[in-house]
Amino acid sequence: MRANSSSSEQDRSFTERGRRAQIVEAAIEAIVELGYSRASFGQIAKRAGLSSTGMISYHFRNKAELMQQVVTDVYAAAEELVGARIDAAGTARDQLRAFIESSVDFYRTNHRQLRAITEIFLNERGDDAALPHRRELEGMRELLRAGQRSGEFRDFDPHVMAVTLRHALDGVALRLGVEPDADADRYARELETTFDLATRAG
Amino acid sequence: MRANSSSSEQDRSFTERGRRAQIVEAAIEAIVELGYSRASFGQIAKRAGLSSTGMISYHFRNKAELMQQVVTDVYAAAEELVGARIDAAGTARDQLRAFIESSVDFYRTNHRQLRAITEIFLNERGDDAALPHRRELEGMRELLRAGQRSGEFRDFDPHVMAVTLRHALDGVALRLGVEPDADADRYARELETTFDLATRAG
Amino acid sequence: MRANSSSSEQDRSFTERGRRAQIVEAAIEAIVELGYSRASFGQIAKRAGLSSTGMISYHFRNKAELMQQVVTDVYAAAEELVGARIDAAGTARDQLRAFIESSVDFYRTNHRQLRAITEIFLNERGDDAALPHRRELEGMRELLRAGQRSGEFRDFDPHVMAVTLRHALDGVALRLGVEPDADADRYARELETTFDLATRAG
Amino acid sequence: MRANSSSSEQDRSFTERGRRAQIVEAAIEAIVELGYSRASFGQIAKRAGLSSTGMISYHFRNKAELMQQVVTDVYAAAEELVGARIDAAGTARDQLRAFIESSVDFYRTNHRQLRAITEIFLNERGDDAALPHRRELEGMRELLRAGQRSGEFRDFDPHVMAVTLRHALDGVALRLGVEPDADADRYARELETTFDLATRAG
DNA sequence: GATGAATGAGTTTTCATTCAT
DNA sequence: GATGAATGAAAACTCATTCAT
Repeated sequence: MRANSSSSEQDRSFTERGRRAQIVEAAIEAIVELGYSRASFGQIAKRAGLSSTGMISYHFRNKAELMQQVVTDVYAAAEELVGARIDAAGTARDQLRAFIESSVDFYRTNHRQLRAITEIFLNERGDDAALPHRRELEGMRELLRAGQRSGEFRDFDPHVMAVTLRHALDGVALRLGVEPDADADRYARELETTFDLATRAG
Repeated sequence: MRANSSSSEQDRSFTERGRRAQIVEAAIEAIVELGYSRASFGQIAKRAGLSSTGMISYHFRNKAELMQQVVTDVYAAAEELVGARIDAAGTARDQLRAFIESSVDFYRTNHRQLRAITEIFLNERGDDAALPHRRELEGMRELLRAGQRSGEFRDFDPHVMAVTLRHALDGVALRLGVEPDADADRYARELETTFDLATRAG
Repeated sequence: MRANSSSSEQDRSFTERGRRAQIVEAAIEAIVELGYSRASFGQIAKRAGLSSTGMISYHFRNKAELMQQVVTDVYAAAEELVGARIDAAGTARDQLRAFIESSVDFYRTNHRQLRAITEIFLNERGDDAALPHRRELEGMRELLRAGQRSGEFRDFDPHVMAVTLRHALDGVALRLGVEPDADADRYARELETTFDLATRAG
Repeated sequence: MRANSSSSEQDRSFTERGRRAQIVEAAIEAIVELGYSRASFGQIAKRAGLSSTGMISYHFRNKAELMQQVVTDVYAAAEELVGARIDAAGTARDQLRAFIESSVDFYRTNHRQLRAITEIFLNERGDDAALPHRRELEGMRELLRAGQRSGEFRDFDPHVMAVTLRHALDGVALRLGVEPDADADRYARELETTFDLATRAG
C-alpha cells in the first residue's frame, strides 16, 4: 500500500505532507548540485536522509509526480510573495517595478528553487509541467497591456516584452546561484531601471 | 587505435571531421526532440543513420566530449555570423543593434542548436562547458563599457545588462522553437528598441 | 503478539476467522483479475477494503500461508458439495455421473475460485500446496477402480482416466470464466455422456 | 542500439536467432523449475549462461516479447509434428487418433515446453498470448464437425469436446513432468480409446 | 486490532562503453 | 571504418515484511 494513492493535498496527513516536502527539498538540492539528468532517486534519497529509494516511490506515484510537485511548490511560494506586492502597487508602472523587485527578493533566498524548476521545464516535455509557466506569462502580458491602455506604457509587443522580462529574471536567478557574492539589490535596481526605460511612454 | 585519440582538430582527416559533424547534428536533434536526459547514444546513433552506438564512442572519447563538441560547433557558427556584423558596425549603439539583429538572424535558422546548448549548459557542470559562455558574456560587457566610455550609453551596470540581454536572447531562441509561426523579425525589432531605450544616454 | 502465531484453526476467534476469510476472498479476486504474478499484497488489501498490507501479514505468517489457505478453503467447500452427492449415489456409474454433475454445479458459482487455485498450484511448488490435489486424484482413482471391480466399468487405466477427468473438469471451470454466456448444464451433460461412454463396460 | 529493433524473423542474423533461441530455452527452464512468477530475468540469464540481464533486454524488447516468443516457438514445433500426422490420416476417426498420438509423442520430449506455455497463458492476460491457443481450439472443432458431417462421430457438442480434449492433453503433459517414470505410450493408448469411445457414432 | 511509515531486497529496463570480427 | 554483441553499472519502481503508534 502506498501513501500517494490519495490525490488531493488536503487528504494527506501532517507527517505525510512533511515527508513529501522533505523529499521535494532534497530533489531541488540534487538537481542544483548535479543537474536534472543526474538527479536520480538514489541521489535524492541520500540528500533526504532516506535509507532507500523505495521511500520516494512510496510518497510519489513516479518521478514525474515528484518533479511536478517541485514546480507546484516553488510557484506557490513565489506567487504568494510576488502577488501580494503587485496587488499593493497602484499604477501599472509601479506594478511592473513591484513585480521585478519582489521577484528578485524571492530569488535572493530561493535561487536554487528557480534553478531547479528551470531544469525541470526543459526536461519534462509534458504540457502539465509547462502549465504554470504559461499561466505566469499570461499574467505578465495582461499587466503590460493594462499599462498600455492606461497610457503609461509605450506601444511595444506585450508578448515579446513578457518573454524578455521572464528570461531576464531567470537569468538573475541563475546568476545568483553562480556568483556567490552577487548583490541581489543591484540586480533588482538595474532591472527596474532597464524595464522602466524600455516600457514607459514617450 | 581509435579516431578520438588525437587531441587537436587539425589532426583529423576530412572524413573523420564529416562523421563527427554528422554525429554532432544528430545529438542536437536528439536533445531538442527528447530533452538532454533522454538523448542517449542509441537515440543519437539512430538519428545519425548509424546502426551501432559503438561508432559514437569510436569518434568521441566519451559523452562529455561529444556534448563539448556540440557547444563548440554552435558557438563557432554563431560567432562567425555575429562577429562579422558587429565589426561592420560603427558606434557602440549600432554595434548593440547589430548584435541583437544578427543574433536573432542566427536563431531564425538555428534555434534548435541554441536550445540544445542551453540544455547542455544546464546539465554539464564542468567548467569546460561553460567557458565559451563566459567568454561571450565578457565580450558583451566590453561592448557595453565601450559605449559608456564614449558617452553613447547611460551609466548602468554592464554585467547586469549583459546578463539580461544574454537571457533575453536565449528566451527568443526558445520561443522560436516553441511557437511554430513566430515572427523572428518582430522579436528582433522589439528587442532592439527595448535595449536601445534601456541603454542610451539621457 | 500476532494472530497468525496460533497454528490450529480451532484456536482462532470468530472475528479472526472472519478477517482471514475476507482476505482469502480478496486474494481470489486479485488472482483472477490480475494473474498470480501480479496479485500483490497491495492489490489484495485494496480488494479486502484494508488500508494497509500490514494487516495481511498480521493474519498470515507469510504469502505462502495465505495461498495455502485459499486452496484449503476452496477444497473444503467443493468437497462438502461433491462428497455429499457422491455418497447419495448408488452404483459406480451413478457416482461418476454425480461427481461430474456436482463438480460443474460447484463451478457454476465458483469458477473464480477454481481459476485461482489452478494458478496457485502452478506457482507454489511446495508439496503442501499440491497435497489436496493429490488426495482428490486418489479418491477419483478409487471410485474408478471400484467400478471396474464391480464390472460396471471397462478395463482402462484408472490413473490416466482420473487425470483426464480432472483436467477436463478444470477446463470447464476455466471456460466458465472466459465465456460469459456459457451454459454450465450443457458442459455437464456433454461431460457425463462422454465419460460414461469412455468408461462403461462392453 | 539493440538487436530487437527489427521486427521480422527473417531480418535476424544467424547468431542473433541462436541467442534468442538460447534465451527462450532458458526461460522455459526457469518457468518449469520456479514457476512463472519467480522466473525473473535474473534467473533466466543465469540459466542461459549470460552474465547480465541486460543481454536479455538487448535481444527482446521486453519481458512480454520474450514470453510471446516462447509460445510461438513451442506452437511452431508442435504444429509441425502434429499437423503432418493429421494430414497423413484418412478418416476423421483416424485423424483424431493421430492428433492424440502425435500430441503425446510431442509431449514425451517436450513436456517442459508445454508446462511453460500453460503458465504463460494463465499469467499473460493480453489477447496476443492466447491467440495461438484459440486458433488451435478452432482447428479441433473443425476436425470434430467434419467427423460428424461424415457420420463417423455421434452428435456431441464440438466445442465442449474440443475443450475437454485440449485440457485432457494438457493434463498428460503436466503429468509427464510430475511423474518421472510415466509411460507416455500408456497415456496415448488410453486417451485414444477414451476419446474414440466418447466420439464415435452409435 | 488497525494504520501508515519504513526497510531492503528484488524487479525490469536503459545505458555508455568495450571489443572481436 | 563499421557492426553487432557483450558487459556491468545504474536507473525507476515494486514488494513482502516489520514495527511504532
